[in-house]
Amino acid sequence: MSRNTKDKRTAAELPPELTQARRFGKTRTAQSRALLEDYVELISDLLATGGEARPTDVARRLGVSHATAIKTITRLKREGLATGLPYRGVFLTETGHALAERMRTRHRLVVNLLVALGVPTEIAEADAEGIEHHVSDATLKAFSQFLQISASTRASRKS
Amino acid sequence: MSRNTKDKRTAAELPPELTQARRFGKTRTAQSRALLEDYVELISDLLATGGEARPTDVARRLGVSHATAIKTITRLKREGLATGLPYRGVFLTETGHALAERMRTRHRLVVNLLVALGVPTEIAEADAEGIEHHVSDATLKAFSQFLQISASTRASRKS
DNA sequence: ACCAAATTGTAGACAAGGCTACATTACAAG
DNA sequence: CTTGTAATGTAGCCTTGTCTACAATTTGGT
Ligand SMILES: [Mn+2]
Ligand SMILES: [Mn+2]
Ligand SMILES: [Mn+2]
Ligand SMILES: [Mn+2]
Repeated sequence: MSRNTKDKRTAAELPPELTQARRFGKTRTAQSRALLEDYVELISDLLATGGEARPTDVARRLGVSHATAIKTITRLKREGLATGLPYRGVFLTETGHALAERMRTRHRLVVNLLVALGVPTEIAEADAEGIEHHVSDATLKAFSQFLQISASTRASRKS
Repeated sequence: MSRNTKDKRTAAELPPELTQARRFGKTRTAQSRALLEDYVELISDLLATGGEARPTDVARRLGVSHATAIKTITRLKREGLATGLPYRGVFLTETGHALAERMRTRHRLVVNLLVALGVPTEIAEADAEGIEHHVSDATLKAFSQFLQISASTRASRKS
């Protein structure tokens, strides 16, 4: 029990199969969070624009049945991301709101990057809806730096 | 029945909620294909390097139990992507092989793009494992063009 | 105040993807 | 050729995410 109590070794020295397994595991986790993230972002959107988020609207925007939406919203509540009383619409908790903000930023950054690389807006928007859930903070930062640089390059070329 | 038999109208003129619903739907589809894509790519890998793809190896590389791997492999067979007899390892059909090649290309391109944007390799590799399944052909092309351009830019700067 | 329509909720089914525990088969060492 | 071990397969359970069908509630128009 003396060595490796925590095992903080990073990829390089580990068996390659373990590294790969870890990557796949991360992807599975991201997968399972993705749906919640989309719901929260969407609810936040509805709340911001219309002042309320009704399950029906959520369902229509997501393209699922209202029963499905309600069930997932129940899960949101169970996981402490949303609140709301029966027949009274959905609201976000502090955590939910924070997550929504994070997702909104991600979403926009991913779309902007794709567009900057020449992807048509509509396609960028569609791809981003999936990609956003798999972009780590490090990658997100890289995106944002690239966007800044390419913006300033464009600016300086104008002179 | 005269109008809109096929409804080929593209996003612009459609109700925005429908557009959004369509995007989410695409993402859901991609999600459900993602696992098969990873399996097929991995099997192809094992086949290429070791000559055989045993369920146990697949399981270990993916970080799931062998029972899970076997079940998913059954699904691969059911969907015409893989073959193989009991106790005899897994092989890929023509379609399976083609999909594996497509995924390998995607995977590499996504990793290369991320690295080109300054993401550390290990993180790029991890993120790509999720992103690759949500990158449309149009976006993929944009990635590859960006990589070409940035490569040639680097080359010409050397002169 | 009433009623019809919209919204919300509930029930029950199904497939996918994960797990553990147990059963079977193959293989290699002796 | 026996036998122990590794690999493979099977069974049964759980959760998530989807649906349809039906029930209950709320709400807006008269
Ligand atoms: Mn999304
Ligand atoms: Mn989004
Ligand atoms: Mn992958
Ligand atoms: Mn991959």
